[in-house]
Amino acid sequence: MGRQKRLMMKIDNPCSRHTTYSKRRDGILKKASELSVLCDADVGLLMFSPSGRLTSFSSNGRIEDVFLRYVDQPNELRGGPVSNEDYFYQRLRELKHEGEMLEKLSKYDFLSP
Amino acid sequence: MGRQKRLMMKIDNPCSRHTTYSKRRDGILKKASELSVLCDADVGLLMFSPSGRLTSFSSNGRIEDVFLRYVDQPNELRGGPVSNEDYFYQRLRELKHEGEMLEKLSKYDFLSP
DNA sequence: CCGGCTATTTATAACGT
DNA sequence: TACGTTATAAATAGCCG
Repeated sequence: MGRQKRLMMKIDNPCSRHTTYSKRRDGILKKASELSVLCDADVGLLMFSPSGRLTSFSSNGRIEDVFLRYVDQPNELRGGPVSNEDYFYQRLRELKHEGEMLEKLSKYDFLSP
Repeated sequence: MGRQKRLMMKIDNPCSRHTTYSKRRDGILKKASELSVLCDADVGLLMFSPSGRLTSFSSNGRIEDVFLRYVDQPNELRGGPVSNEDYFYQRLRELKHEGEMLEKLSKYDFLSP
């Protein structure tokens, strides 16, 4: 969302990076809260900013309890965890798609610089 | 988002609740991944569905490591955790705001049923 | 640094299949 | 039951103060 689409890579400018972190951190906190309320789900969330500052969220009591519930799960049911690697191929597909779009757009002269 | 605004309360219909859970769970997973990539943040996320099924996300290695990093934080720096209670007053304000809007809108005859 | 302001991009609610 | 579609609500990028 926003004025421009953002490439999914580390933001170079430290100032922009922190601004984006603050906004998105708040967004995810809200999403986590909404998920727990709407769906009666138990949610635990830990976020460390690039500078190491911690923000945590727990839908129900202490985050320690959510983690203990995780630890109590049989390994087969931990389902992962989902990691960034799972988004790697997704991003590759996105990039491929973007590449195709750019190629198509490049055929229109009026878009050339 | 969606065709209608959703009230922030537990969804009664179990089927709708699970559908919404699945979609929003995936949304938060994506957001968590994006936060970690864009901002080089360390993120850990645990979600238990209403039926108890676990989904977890870790931006960097095992979620256990993220949790250990949390445990290592001095109490003062754990910053919370932010809990649903922190959103209680926010929702109250939203409700108040919505009430004021409705009141204003009600003064326009063409909006009456 | 934090909060407000739009233009845009995203996420998703309600339906279909 | 999970997936696809579309209209609409939300999140947010880039700016400004």
